[in-house]
Amino acid sequence: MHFKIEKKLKNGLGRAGILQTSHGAIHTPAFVAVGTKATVKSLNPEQVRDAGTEVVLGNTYHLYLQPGDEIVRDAGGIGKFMNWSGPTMTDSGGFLVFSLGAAYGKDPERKRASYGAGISKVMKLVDIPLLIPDRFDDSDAPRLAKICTDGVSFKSHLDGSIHYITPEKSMQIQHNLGADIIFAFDECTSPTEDLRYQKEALERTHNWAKRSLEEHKRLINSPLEEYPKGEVENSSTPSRKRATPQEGNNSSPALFGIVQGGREESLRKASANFLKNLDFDGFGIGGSFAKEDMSTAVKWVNVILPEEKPRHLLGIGEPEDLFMGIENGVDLFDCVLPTRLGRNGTLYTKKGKIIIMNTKFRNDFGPLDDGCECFTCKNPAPYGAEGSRSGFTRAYIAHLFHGKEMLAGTLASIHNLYFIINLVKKIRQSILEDSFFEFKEEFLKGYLKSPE
RNA sequence: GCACCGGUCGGAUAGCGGCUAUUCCAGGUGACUGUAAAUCACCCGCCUUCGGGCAUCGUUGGUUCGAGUCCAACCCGGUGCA
Repeated sequence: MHFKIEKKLKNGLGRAGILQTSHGAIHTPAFVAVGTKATVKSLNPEQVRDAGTEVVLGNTYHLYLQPGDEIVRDAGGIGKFMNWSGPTMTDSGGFLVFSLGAAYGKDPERKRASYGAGISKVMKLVDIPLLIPDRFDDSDAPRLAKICTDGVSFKSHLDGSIHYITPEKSMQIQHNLGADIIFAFDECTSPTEDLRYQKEALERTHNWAKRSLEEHKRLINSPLEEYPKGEVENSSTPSRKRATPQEGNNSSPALFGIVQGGREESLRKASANFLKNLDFDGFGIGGSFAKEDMSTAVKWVNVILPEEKPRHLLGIGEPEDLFMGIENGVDLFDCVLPTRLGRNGTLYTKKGKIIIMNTKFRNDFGPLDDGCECFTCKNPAPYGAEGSRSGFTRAYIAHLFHGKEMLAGTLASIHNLYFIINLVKKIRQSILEDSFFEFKEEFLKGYLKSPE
């Protein structure tokens, strides 16, 4: 992996660059499509590519459970397995510590558990002061992840089996999955945790970062490690090959360390200072934020992190967050929102998000977003009917959602993914053209007022 | 005409004398940020100061402390026999 900065923002930490991987270039800042289980939900690779995607992110824990990282390895790595020829990344599984641990059953809307407060990746600031003074005692709350010094034990949501993931294990799995960029195993904490806990967790994350790095180097230097017990190669499986990350090339994956530290300035800065001295190829910025905390946290960290290495803001992706992150020196973003919102019927437009199932769209024969160039909004007539490049209408998409048709989620995901990826591309272009701040102001002016 | 069965929210249902009439669908409004999510929450008779208040099980009477539930008559629908 090689990262080159092409242009820097004059008043800010932002930059445009190129991240070269053995599966192609990523033009940064870039939005990474999330494909947790080696698929960008509801889209085939061609649709993912046509939406402008350059890189796809899979999830270590999910793929480890199903179909198993060794199957992915034997398939030739995640890219080959899912028939995606471009660059790939895998998350370490650290986020699952959060979503299956502290946040388990505490979604304010989902109310899976009868107690607890709403915790999500991006929280409402108003909730936090309520939570921190007396952190609710939920030590006996049901959760699928339990954290120890050495690693995290997960209870599989698929079959209830228990799995113990350590930094070493995460690295082994990720090397088997064979993505171009992989992440150190970390603990994503909830902003509702108190300072004492954040400190503890950060120490763990730092310790795990070092161990991830060591194991990563060991795996690079000893790629011919024997199979684990019970996996002895025999004559019935003669063609079974040992992992080389992404068949057809011998390059090792790049490893990114992850900065944590919650909303605490001292911890965030300590984390960046600790990690910058380690031999990582790039950095992730993790954690669950209050929206208002995000820009300060990103700024604190990116001032410290080495300029020449790429930074990935994990799991963030609303338009206003993208502007904020890029302005403050973030090169990569990934987020489930474009596809999840799409599948759930919320669509991005230049004037804000719309809920396509609302009554008013049932007879709205305009495009999802005026002037949008995505397949959904501007698909050519399939049989070449002269002059008919009409695109799908809001009324039609609304109809598909009301009718629970599979195509609904696909067309909506294509549009949303295109919208976000294209937005980041336009932001990148604005950096190259010295018009970032003008573009940001113009876009947000239109976007943040409520849509018609 | 006689006999039997049935009438519960827009549709379909549960209800076998006792707390707030159940559930599913349809409809409405939201939520979603390194995906336990093609998911979830709330509303869906009327009023409301969002605490709740008032109605309501085809209609009208009756029995009962208490009726969607039991009884009678009537109205509607279905089936059978004339």
